[in-house]
Amino acid sequence: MKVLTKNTDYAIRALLALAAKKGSYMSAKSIAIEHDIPYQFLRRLLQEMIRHNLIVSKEGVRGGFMMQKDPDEITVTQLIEIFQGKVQVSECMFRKQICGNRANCVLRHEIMRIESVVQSEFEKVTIGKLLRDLEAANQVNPTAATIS
Amino acid sequence: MKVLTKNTDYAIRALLALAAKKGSYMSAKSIAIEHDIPYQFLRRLLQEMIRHNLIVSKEGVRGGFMMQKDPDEITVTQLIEIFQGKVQVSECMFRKQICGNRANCVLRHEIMRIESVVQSEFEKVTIGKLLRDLEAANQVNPTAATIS
DNA sequence: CTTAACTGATACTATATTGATATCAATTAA
DNA sequence: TTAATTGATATCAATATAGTATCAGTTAAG
Ligand code: FES
Ligand code: FES
Repeated sequence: MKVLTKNTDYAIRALLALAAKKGSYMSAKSIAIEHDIPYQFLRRLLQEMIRHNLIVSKEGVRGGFMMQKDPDEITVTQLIEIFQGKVQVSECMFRKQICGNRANCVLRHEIMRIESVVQSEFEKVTIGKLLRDLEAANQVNPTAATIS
Repeated sequence: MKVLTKNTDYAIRALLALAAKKGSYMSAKSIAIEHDIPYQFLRRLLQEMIRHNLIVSKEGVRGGFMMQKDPDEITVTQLIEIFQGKVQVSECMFRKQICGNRANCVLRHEIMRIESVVQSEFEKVTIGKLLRDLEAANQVNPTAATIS
């Protein structure tokens, strides 16, 4: 069971790159090269993130993408929802005859409880937090390349 | 993002049926009909569960499947691992140049922390617990069919 | 005012995973 | 002997994931 798929993974990397270059535009090409992300694939992900107002773009020469939303406001939960759909454990595990009373179904409650736990765990992880963690790690271990 | 796939879902239902009929054999056919599970699909799941010593089978007329392992010892985490592979958030999100020190990588730590939270949440849910919850619900709401 | 570096939009292909079905041999209770 | 069953596989269909290609439109810079 793989929780994060490539698109979410790539989106996180791209956002970290943009967050590090906050205020200036960065082309899809340079992000792709820097983070080993398939170029055309990345471009689609970036456009999707524009639609969700996470980033903005500028067309033409010296154009590119720039952070729009505060990195501390972008959670992994949001990114999962954008690229993999809403986190849900199971639609409805048992057929109606068994769970006559869907609203009060204990099984359903159990499922929903887990759903909210999973969601809230991923909500704790923001792009801002990841970036700070990364920068701290690079100070401790300066031989590693920086993200920008 | 769908956490439980059909095979895990069906396996849970089948185990609940067998747990309720503890001590006697139940055919794949009757489980399939009772729980609206595609018959041949279910048979493969049952065989997989035999291989993992969760259940046992008896061949021939009046044969079938019977609970082997204590239902309280069967967790949803185990079933996810059997049918969907081990829960893992992300193999390794960033390339080596960035995470020069893989063992101490903060991002990796974050990922592993979430992995263990997800796993432990599903570990709290056992077949035994689900069955008791279900029986309790049916007492409160006796118009619903029983699981057995 | 032309050109090259860009994004916007979308169509397409390949591969893997998930979900489901089919077949036939072996076993066994009646 | 027969019908109800499991064991073991093979096959297929649908969907999701991953990646590629193309072309039109925009714009900074020479
Ligand atoms: S599991 Fe679906 S209503 Fe109870
Ligand atoms: S994310 Fe892979 S080692 Fe840090």
